[in-house]
Amino acid sequence: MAKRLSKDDWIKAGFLALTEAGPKALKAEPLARRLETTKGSFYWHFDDVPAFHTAMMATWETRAFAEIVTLVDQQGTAVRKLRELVQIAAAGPPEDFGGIAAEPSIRAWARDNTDVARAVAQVDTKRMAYVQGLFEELGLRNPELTRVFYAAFVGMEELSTHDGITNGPALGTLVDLILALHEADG
Amino acid sequence: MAKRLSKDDWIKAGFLALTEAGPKALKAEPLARRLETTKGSFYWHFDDVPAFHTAMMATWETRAFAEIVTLVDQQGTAVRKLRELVQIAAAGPPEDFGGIAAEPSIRAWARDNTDVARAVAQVDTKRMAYVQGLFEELGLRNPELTRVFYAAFVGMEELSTHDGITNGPALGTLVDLILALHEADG
DNA sequence: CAATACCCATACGCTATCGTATGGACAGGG
DNA sequence: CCCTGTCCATACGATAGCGTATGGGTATTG
Repeated sequence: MAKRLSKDDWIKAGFLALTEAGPKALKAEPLARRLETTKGSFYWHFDDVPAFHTAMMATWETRAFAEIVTLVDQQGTAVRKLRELVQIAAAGPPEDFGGIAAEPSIRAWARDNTDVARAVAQVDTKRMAYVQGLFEELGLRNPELTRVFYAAFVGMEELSTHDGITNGPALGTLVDLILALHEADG
Repeated sequence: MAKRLSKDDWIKAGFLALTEAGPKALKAEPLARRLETTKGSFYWHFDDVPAFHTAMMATWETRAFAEIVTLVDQQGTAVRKLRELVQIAAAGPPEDFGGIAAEPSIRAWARDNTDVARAVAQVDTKRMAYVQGLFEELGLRNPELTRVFYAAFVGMEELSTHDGITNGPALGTLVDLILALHEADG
């Protein structure tokens, strides 16, 4: 017999399935096939499919904000924090959580699941508030800049899953553009 | 009895369903319920569900590039073209085709349908090439700028479907940023 | 005012997934 | 060694959607 599975094994497999096959793969029996087990295991660990989805979202919400902020805030200056943030953003989550394709897949999932949509909206809000804070430290007061910056990040995640291009250079260019503004205005 | 339906009626309903309920709504019977008819009509107009999907994508591909370029190219200078492009982008497609939420929904759909993914990739490539052309007219040679600009657009479409904010101002700020670069460098 | 082409309704068998129920496998503690 | 708790396999009825087949309406044309 294969090894026993934990709740986290199912959740991790969920993110992989999500990035590889889309939200339609997030069901008990398809997931069980992936893990080479049966849905008996699934329904042992989770009450039902919505409960599994909720567990996935809870996992993502902390990974997607708290963990990143902890890392970024170890840098001293706002400029260094911004550079660090862009580094982390360009890399994306670990491969076994879906890698760079994870977030676009979650956003896709949000389109047919209201709970996911709410979670994504919350993460977006918190992230933009954080970026806004960094920009204010730099003396950049135009709030549209935050939207430009964050939207560019979101868009690049999406694009790179189609064209395979890494986003480091483009994100770097964007930061340069903004920091130039900082030196000029601020 | 209600009126007879055309192929285009089904396609239009498809885009509405896609934006409101996600890709899972793009099936014969759920769509028929929306249109208050039966799948008899669906299978009259389309061979099967994949054929319907193909028809939807064909419609989108021309709307998403050729029609826009035609409009934009009526402007005289590259700067005016860029401003016009941003205007059109901020507005999005007509409401009965899903409005501003249409494209994010299509991108979401692309995650569990290979054909859609290919179509999206093609549209992205063509659009970026067009923007690249505009930027070159402006003497901006850094190709990363194209990715920054287009990614910001893609990201804002996604964001505005969650927070409801209109993208005109932020896109305007971005163009200002880039045109400032143009005056400095170019 | 037929006749024909066009469009839709309904019923059928098929498949996938759901959630439940029940029992088996296996490990550790008494 | 057996007993209890943990985890998985399997079988079941229920539901939703697929694509087909067939027949009934409605419009258009001669």
